[in-house]
Amino acid sequence: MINMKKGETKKKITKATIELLKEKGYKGTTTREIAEQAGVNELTVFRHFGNKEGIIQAIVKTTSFSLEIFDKSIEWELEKDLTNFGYLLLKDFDNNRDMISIALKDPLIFSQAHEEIIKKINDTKKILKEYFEEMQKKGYIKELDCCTQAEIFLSTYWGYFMYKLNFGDKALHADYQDMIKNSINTFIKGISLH
Amino acid sequence: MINMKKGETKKKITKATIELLKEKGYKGTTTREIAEQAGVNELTVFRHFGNKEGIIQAIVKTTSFSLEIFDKSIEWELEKDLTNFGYLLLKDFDNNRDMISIALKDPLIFSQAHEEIIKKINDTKKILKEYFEEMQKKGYIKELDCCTQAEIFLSTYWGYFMYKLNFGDKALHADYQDMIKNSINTFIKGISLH
DNA sequence: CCTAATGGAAAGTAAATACTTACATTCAGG
DNA sequence: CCTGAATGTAAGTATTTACTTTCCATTAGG
Repeated sequence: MINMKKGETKKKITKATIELLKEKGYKGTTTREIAEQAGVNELTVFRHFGNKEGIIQAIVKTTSFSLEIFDKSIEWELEKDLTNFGYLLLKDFDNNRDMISIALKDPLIFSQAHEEIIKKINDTKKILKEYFEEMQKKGYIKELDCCTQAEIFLSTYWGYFMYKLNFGDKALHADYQDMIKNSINTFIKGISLH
Repeated sequence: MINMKKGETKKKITKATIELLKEKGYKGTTTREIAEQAGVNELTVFRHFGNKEGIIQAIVKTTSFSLEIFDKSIEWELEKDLTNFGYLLLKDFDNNRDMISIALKDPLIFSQAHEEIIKKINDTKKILKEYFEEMQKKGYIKELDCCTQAEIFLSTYWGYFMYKLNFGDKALHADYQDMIKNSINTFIKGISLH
């Protein structure tokens, strides 16, 4: 465990920190625990990051809240598009699951990440809303409140994700494929014209 | 602030504690802050509850996770029933919003409450699933996976609630009435036979 | 083989924090 | 007016925890 490759120690520490933050939050996680979990001396933690706050700043910095590209794969077919969107959405939530879990536990300490999550939600909502509006213009779906409809769609996926995030498999049993298939199926029939 | 009515001080302390727990979590909340927020001497806190853990035990004890009664108001009309169910669900989430927020922040410390939430979700899911099954037998709705459908319904409401809980009005703009009306509307058309 | 970079061991410091003790104060009710 | 229950003031203790300091060990690479 000595003289390891550059950056490896740092990565071990941030990884250990993330796991502990998810479990116990910022105040509940001690630097000693972090060092233990990382298999590293506590001093090494301070050598790399200066102080406890330095670790979280490093974590936040390397976290990208990238939005998966939905716009470019639109085919203007309700089922295909929404299924695709559902997949991208869940994948996206899942890519950011650590940061989401941490930021929701400590919104004051991770205020920046907290804000970014909100921004991301709104961006996603806008995309979906505009998609619905366009589909309405094209005459593929009913007259309805596109904004609210977008929020309902997002809520369903956010709810599913949050259930899984907080309760694992103890609350919901449907896997994400079942969930997407069934929800899209119901949703489409609810909003499309025939 | 001296010689106040019986139980009033205790209530002030638990109330202050709840507010702080929602913001900062268990470890992030100090007994001094609790006393300050309650407008009470720190010693008074210990006199009433023995120790910090005593406060949270008192809080958990007085928290009831009562399930609103849905069964008894069933009319076997999809729109009426689901609308009613949606209202009860959101009301129920809202009644327990403090405990939900706290338990999700500190699942280890509030493990009992955490378990109760999971149990409650499963109870609610079962009720909804059985309702769908019965409606299927009666020939009012399509052949579909009732369990998954129940989970989707719950996810939508849980997601809406979690958005509001964590982000206030910064994420979603639909009020709960719009949300219920629109989601039920879409949902019904998705699952009912015509 | 030497050196610089990296990490470890052990001991310690200063602040925060949960909790205690001893004593004074207020005020409602008899 | 007196008593007792409830609260306040002040000072202190023991533990935890973030962070430091000093010295030592290992090894990759020139």
